[in-house]
Order: sequence, then structure tokens, then C-alpha cells
Amino acid sequence: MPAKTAAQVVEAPERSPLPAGRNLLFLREEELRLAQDLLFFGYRDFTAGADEILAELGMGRAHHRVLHFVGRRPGITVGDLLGILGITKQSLGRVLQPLVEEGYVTQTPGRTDRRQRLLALTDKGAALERRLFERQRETVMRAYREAGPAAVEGFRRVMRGMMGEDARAACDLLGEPAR
Amino acid sequence: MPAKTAAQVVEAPERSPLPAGRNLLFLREEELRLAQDLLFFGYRDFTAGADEILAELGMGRAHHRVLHFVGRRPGITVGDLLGILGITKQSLGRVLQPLVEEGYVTQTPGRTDRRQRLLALTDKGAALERRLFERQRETVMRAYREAGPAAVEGFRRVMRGMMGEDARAACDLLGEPAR
DNA sequence: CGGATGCGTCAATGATACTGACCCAAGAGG
DNA sequence: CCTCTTGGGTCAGTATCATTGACGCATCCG
Repeated sequence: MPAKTAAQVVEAPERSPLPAGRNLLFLREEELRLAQDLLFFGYRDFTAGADEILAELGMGRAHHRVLHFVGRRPGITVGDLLGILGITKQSLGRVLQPLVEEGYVTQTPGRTDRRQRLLALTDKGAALERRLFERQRETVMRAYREAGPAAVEGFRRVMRGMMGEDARAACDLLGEPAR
Repeated sequence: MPAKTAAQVVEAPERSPLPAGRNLLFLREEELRLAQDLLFFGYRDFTAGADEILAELGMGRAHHRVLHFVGRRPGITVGDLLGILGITKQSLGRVLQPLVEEGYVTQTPGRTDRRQRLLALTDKGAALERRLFERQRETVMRAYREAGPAAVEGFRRVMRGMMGEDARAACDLLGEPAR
């Protein structure tokens, strides 16, 4: 990952009578309105495909999130998963319990601390997660292909910039090599 | 069943230090996993600030969406708003009715078609919408400033690419000059 | 007139989230 | 051994956001 801080100030004033320097310091109203629209529609359509699959199985988006993050960090503790999802123990329990009962997720006691229940995907769980992943891959790959590699890097930087400190740390951890 | 045809369609001209073959597939998978993480955390934190304000007023995200899109297209019909939001009449009614009763939104009969109820924000509604807007502006402005103008353009292209046809059309309409 | 359209509303259901309280088992420290 | 804390599960109640199906009403239109 190139950690370039190249902030190109040279920006063509497309449809704006404002000077370029001001664009950097003052986010014009219409730009933010557009961002709101993009996030609303984009996020909705990003999740739409996976939602269909989940609905067939009587699951919701929350189940997918559990499958995703458990798949990303096998052996994660319940407490860490709660921190990532930002929900309460009870909310997680309502989703996690069926996933365990139906054989998508395993719970194994921690070696050093046997109070912990380390979570991992079963083959069945990994298969479902992959199915959901592939569906979303179509959506994201199309967007990436249309937008081009440079746009993808920009997308990542902006999305990351909207995250708070906690989310950034959690996101960084998820991207690291095997724990 | 990987017929070699699919694997060989990979674009050749890229002479970057990127590894090829399996590693390329691995990178793509990791890229998409990262995209999933970014969208989850980014969208959540993007809406978090406005959600706090809404919670104080006993409202939810759905109320904000109505205020946003009605403010964006004053005089919009109920049917058009339903199309944009992608929800049912009943779901909208449960949110819209309180907004009208509490004086955030007005309903006025259409001039040409008196069956229509054209929606618009009152001063009170516009003030609340602006309050929510300013809160989100802080989040997005910080992200835009950190990422730079080129990244912002990339972000827009990618988000737009993830939208379906309907959402793109709706999004384009919203960005057009005053109807 | 009769059908289609725009809108509101009824009832029932489900997914996702919350708070507060309580319990159990296991680690940590006196 | 005996508390205190921590990781985890669970119960009860509540709220928001969404669904489907059906019905009513006013209005537009051929």
C-alpha cells in the first residue's frame, strides 16, 4: 500500500466559480448533499444482493456481519466481536445462538482463559459466507472496474476518513495478516 | 470447475510489481473484504452523529431520510418519495405522519392533479434538516480533507458504480438544478 | 359511467436494536 | 478459602424500521 500524502491542489474548477483553494477548506453544500445521496443509495444496493440470500435462509444482515467478522478473525472472542459490531451482548446473542445451533459457527473454550468462547466458522458457515461474499463481489467488482484503480484508492481513503478512531483501529486489525 | 478460459482473460498490460496468478486472486479477495469492512464501519460512523440528534427528538434514521429528500426536492409527491426510499407506503406513512403533525413537513394538494399531496419542509423542518446536515458535514468534511480532492472523485465514482440502474437515475435527478 | 391512479389506513408480522437485571463459571489477589 | 472482577449467557420489556395484504376514498381519464 503506497502511503503517499500527495495532495494535489491542482483541481479543475469543474462547475464551480469558487477558487480551488477554497474547495479544500470549505466543503460546499451540494458536495455533501451528493455524498449523502451516494452513501444512501450505494450502501443500500451494496447489501441488497446478500440480503436476498439471507432472506431465503430466514436470516438478516446481522447474521451476515457475524459470519463476515468471524470468518475474518477465526478464534475471535465474543467480547471482541461485540466491540467490532458495536452492539449489545443480547443483540449478538439473538443472532449468534441460532448460527451455533444450526452449525454455522463453533464455540470452543479458550486455552489460556477457559471462560472465553472462541468463535470460528464451520465448513457450512464458511460456505454460506463465501456465497454471500461472491454476491457482493459482483457488485463491488463492477464498481471497481468502472471506476478504475485510482478511484478505488480514493474510495478507500474517504471511507476510512469517515470512521472514528475505534473503527479505524478495528478495521486495521482485521486487515492484518493472520493473528 | 475452473475452465482455463476465465482465468486467462486477465489483463496483461499491467507491468506493475504486483504478483500474478494466485496472488492476484488473493489480493482481489482481500481488496473486497476490505471494501466490506470499510462500508460497514464508514457508513455506521457517517450516520452516528445524526442518529444522536434524532434520538433526542424521538426520531430515527427514517425521519432523517424523509427530511433529506423532501428538502432536496421540495414539492415531491408521496409516490416519488416512495420510489426513492424503496420502502412501502405503510412504512413511509408511519414516519411521514408524525413529521406532518409536528410541523416539520407540509402537504399541499397538487395544482394539476389534486389527488397528489406535494411535500415540502416547513421552517422548523428545514432547521432540523440543517442541524442534521451540519453534523454529517463535519464527518464528511474531515474525510474529504484528509483524503484530498482526487480521492473524493474516486469515492464518488465507486459509490455510484455500486448503485443499480434505478438508484443511479434517482441520484442523478436529485443532483439536477431546481426542478 | 367505469376503470385506473394517488394516497391514507387498518391489522398482523418480523428483524434489529436497546436497557436493566440477574446468573454462572473462571481468573486474580488478598 | 474467600471475595472481586471478568467473560459470557439469559430473561423481560421496549422501540424503530421494515414487510404483506386488504380496504377506503378522492380524483383523473377515456
